[in-house]
Amino acid sequence: MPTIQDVARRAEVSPSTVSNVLNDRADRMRPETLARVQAAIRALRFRPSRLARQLKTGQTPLLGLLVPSIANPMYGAIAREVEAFAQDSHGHRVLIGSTERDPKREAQFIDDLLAHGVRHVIVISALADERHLEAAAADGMVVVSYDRRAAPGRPTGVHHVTPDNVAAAALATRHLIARGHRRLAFATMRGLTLSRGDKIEGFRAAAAEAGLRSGAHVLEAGPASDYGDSAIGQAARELAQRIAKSAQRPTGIVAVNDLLALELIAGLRGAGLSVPEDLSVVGIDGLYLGALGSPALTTVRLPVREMARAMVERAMGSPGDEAIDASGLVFGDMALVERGSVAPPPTLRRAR
Amino acid sequence: MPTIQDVARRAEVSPSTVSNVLNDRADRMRPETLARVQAAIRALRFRPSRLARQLKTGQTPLLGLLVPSIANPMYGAIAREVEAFAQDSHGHRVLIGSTERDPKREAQFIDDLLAHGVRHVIVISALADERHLEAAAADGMVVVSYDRRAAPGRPTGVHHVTPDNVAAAALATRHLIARGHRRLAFATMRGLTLSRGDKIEGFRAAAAEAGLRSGAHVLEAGPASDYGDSAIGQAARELAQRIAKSAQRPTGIVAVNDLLALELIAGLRGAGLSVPEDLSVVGIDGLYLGALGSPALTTVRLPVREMARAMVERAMGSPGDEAIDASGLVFGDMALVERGSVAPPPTLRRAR
DNA sequence: TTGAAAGCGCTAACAT
DNA sequence: ATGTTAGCGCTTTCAA
Repeated sequence: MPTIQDVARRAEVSPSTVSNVLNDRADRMRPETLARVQAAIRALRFRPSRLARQLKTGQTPLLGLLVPSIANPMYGAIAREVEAFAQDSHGHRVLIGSTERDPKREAQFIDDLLAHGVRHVIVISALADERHLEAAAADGMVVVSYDRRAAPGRPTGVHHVTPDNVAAAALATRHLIARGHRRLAFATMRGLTLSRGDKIEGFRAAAAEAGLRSGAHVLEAGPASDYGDSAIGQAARELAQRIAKSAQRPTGIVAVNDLLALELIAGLRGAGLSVPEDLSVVGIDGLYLGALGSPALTTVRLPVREMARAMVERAMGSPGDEAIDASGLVFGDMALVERGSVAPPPTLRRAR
Repeated sequence: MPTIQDVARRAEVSPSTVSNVLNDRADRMRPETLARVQAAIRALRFRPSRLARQLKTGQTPLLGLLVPSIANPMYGAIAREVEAFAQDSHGHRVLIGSTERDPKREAQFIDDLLAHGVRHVIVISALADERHLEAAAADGMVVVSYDRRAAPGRPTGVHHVTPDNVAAAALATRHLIARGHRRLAFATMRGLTLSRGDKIEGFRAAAAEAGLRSGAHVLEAGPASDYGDSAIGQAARELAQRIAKSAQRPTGIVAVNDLLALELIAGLRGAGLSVPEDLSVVGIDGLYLGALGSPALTTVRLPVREMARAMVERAMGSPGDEAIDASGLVFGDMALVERGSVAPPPTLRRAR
């Protein structure tokens, strides 16, 4: 690979002049000089080494993206938007890391980013504790954390971008209620994301609003922690069994996310129950894939693109940028996507 | 961030000694010196800058991964395995790029990798032409191309790792035939991956083997080129319509991949046909998500992990490594996963 | 066993 | 308008 020196020699100028050309400072040189340099660059197929540039400027045009698993379609969808926006609007490439929900891998990733000189990172963490993120922020990283609220009061240097999970779950719940459901359940995995708490809150609030306090239960399954995506299937089957056998079976179920909703529908079918005839299921996420199943999944679509854009914007800010520092951004703009997994409860339909 | 100089000063040694510690050359120093240096490293929370190291060594512990779209679950699955293996076995992080099937984005990505000093890349390309990859290989990159066969004869410096697509499609086709199907179709998108041709070949060969030459058709839909993932849905609907309306409707369908299979089942349902009662569908890929739908998708599972591992291994070789140079690796180890989308054709069932 | 010094490819004062 | 120079943080001969 040719260097800036090679170009300078060939164009019979100094390296600084070449550097000026590279950095859009062509105004301070004669057009013919510019032409000579450009010709040399093309002739040698010279490509400035970002490495060297970075060492000098301390800036790497790289954005770290930490996800629990890139094989999970929701994170894939987010990654796609993040990548497109980082690239198109900021010229940054994305360094991705799947943690498989392992705290060690997560810490290791942040460490590596620091060592690589990456100063911008978007984190979708499975960890309750954010101190490792605060530490990274203290080390000069701009950290954006997804799907959790900013801790009130105490500024931490970590930005927060999240959907309004309370609203999302409430929207899903109200939809079931509007269709006539009175016995509701919220299905979730144990120890999943933190946002689970907010979703439960939204579920309960919407139920209470309709006077269904006693008919709204939260169902949890799965390992206490540390699970892969296959654990979702197992948990869903367990939940489905429990639901099928329960005395006062719920007729409307809100699932913590689309993947669980899809698995739940499959599990329920395995238990002899069909959706939406015997019971209705609503997901949260708005995955494209939810439309494919039978029934197609009714769900709450989160504003993925908007959130991704906001995360990149914040991540690109300077460290310690007080204007937006430690800001919490909550996206409430979500829509219920009606597909096929919700119908009136059996009791109502028989009454007709 | 502290530098190696800071550490040297604090430990009262020279930078070279610190460097020796960092590079596992502790043997050539007194234990107490080692201890002092290590103490200083810890005290300052020193992390050597890979940037600086790279500039010196010319090596970046980064692996480029180019995919059509990271939001596509098949590529997500591959990315997961590639990332895990690159990290755990080679200490390389993954720089990911979605091209959205745009040749410009693809070229741009390769360019950026070069500029970043990345010398290893795995490419899942949508482009028929591999000359841009050969050019990159000529520039010193180790390029591994997925899902296409090595061009015979002419060595190009580009490695090839691919499933045996002929075998995969043949396996799917034979499964339908074994279940009694006699009118078959292969459903695909126009201008999708190159491997499509191999799959069609496998489909035709298996049909011919069973004497079904006249009952085996290839059905194509979709835009000629340049489409996003949403185009798959549209194409599937079009295919489903065509299938539903055809005079001699096929009873067994092999889809070019799981996503199309899933969409096709949904589209067929929309056209009033149910799977597997009216017709059977087999996918190719083995996506975890295929198990969720109703019916669960019967499919040919590709050895994703093994292929990912092979790609990383090859990508990590030195440029021009003749031992494996321009090698083509074809994975024939695949299995039919029977789920619920295949049944005997209606004619046979009625006969019982 | 340790240190001094040169240099990887580039940028940015500061000359000229 | 262009060139000289001094690093960025590290590795690596070569010396001591």
